[in-house]
Amino acid sequence: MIPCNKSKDCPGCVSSITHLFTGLPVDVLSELQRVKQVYRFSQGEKLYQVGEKAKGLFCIQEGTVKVEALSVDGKVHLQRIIPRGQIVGYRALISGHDYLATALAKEEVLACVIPVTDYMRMVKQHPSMMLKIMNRYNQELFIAEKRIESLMHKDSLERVAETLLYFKEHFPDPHWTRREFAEWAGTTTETVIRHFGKLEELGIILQSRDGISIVDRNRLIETANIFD
Amino acid sequence: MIPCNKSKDCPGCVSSITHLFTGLPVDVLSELQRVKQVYRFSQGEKLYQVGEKAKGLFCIQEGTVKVEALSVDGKVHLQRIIPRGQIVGYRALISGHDYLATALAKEEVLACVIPVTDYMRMVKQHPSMMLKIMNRYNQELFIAEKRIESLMHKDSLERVAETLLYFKEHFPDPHWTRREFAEWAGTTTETVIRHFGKLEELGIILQSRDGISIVDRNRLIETANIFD
DNA sequence: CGTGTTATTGAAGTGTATCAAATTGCGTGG
DNA sequence: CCACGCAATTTGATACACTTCAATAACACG
Repeated sequence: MIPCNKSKDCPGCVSSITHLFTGLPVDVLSELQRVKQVYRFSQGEKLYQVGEKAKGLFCIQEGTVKVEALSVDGKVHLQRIIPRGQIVGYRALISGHDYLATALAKEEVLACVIPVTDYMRMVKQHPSMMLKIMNRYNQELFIAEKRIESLMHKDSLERVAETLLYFKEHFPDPHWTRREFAEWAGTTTETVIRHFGKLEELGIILQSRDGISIVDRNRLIETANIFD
Repeated sequence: MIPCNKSKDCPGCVSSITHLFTGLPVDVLSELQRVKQVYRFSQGEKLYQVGEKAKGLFCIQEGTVKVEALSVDGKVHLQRIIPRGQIVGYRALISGHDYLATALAKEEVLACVIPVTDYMRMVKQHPSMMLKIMNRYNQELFIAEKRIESLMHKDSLERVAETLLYFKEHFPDPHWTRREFAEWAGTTTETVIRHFGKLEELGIILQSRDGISIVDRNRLIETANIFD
């Protein structure tokens, strides 16, 4: 984690987190500009860690962030994936608790950090920001509930197909390992591999060294058992 | 769903939803008093249903509400349990979407309903209400993520033990069927029964016609694999 | 060019779902 | 108050999807 002194990166920041700060008066935006700090995280580096006190709001400029949780037996699972342009770490800020999970850079990451106090002050002064954060909560909760449903009622093939669709749609750029697919789908690396093989045999997907391509999207949706 | 005309029920309402409306000026509370409506729902009756437009904010005065989701294959699962004193239906209001799940009365339920427009107006005017709703989101998300973790890494015995602890702590009053335990734990009725049997043999719980009592709480926590 | 991670395949073991059937319990209406 | 029907509970047997363990191959990286 090294501070980014390149001034050219900083003006870009406000624009990329537009969905949260849009509609705010210019003086607030310039205040934001003043208080925020820009950091660069190398691959695998942690933005924050379980148990730490909330540092601030992270706005991801470049790269992808994985939020992981550790179970009792040491198994990790992917809790959330944050692509460029999104924010992360807002929950600990709102609740006032320590971080419940660990956020780490999947690739080289460039992130703006808004300090806790500034963030809370601005949020309280601007109800529109709160509404946007609540919408984010809604999305998050929606995803979580879909996952619960899948884990309860779907078999591993359906979940793997689902995961593939989800990753392809929302995070197509980075390379995902079979283990990461497994950590999202709630299964093992081996099972993911076998199911990918099955899907390839059926002509639904195509595996190559630089990634997986979806050949027959409709049939993939069908095997994932998604209807809405 | 029949309107409740008993005036004695209505003043009690404001107090029971204190955690959301506390700290508001008296004129707002009296406005709330004016706009809200009180309804009585009999057992099994639906407060709202998947796909319907948001009706308003439900404040549960008496009874317990189950929020259920229907999977593609027709299996239901318990998404959320709302005890007396809590609110339900806030997500559809915030997001503006239709209901994603169905809320039904597990027992006779008495609920206040605050109409959509009044609710949104009040929320926007009072940031403290928003912060409280966000805290609610936080709790909800926390529970959902714990469930995901359990479904991924724990076996059915651990999940059943967990569910028993969760129900006993948060919703001890109503009678829960083995099927409801299963719908929360993500397993089948038969498996719940067998595990309860196992736990009883071990002297950890005691089953009787009017419910299950926890004999050795520590060992139950241990078998549930909970450490924090 | 080694070293660690990722991918792959195989074989074995088992936890759970599923199906079926019997029993109990409970509410409803005659 | 009893009889009926329906839901909840229970127990057993069977099947199989998936995890687990192990060993090899392919690859990336310094």
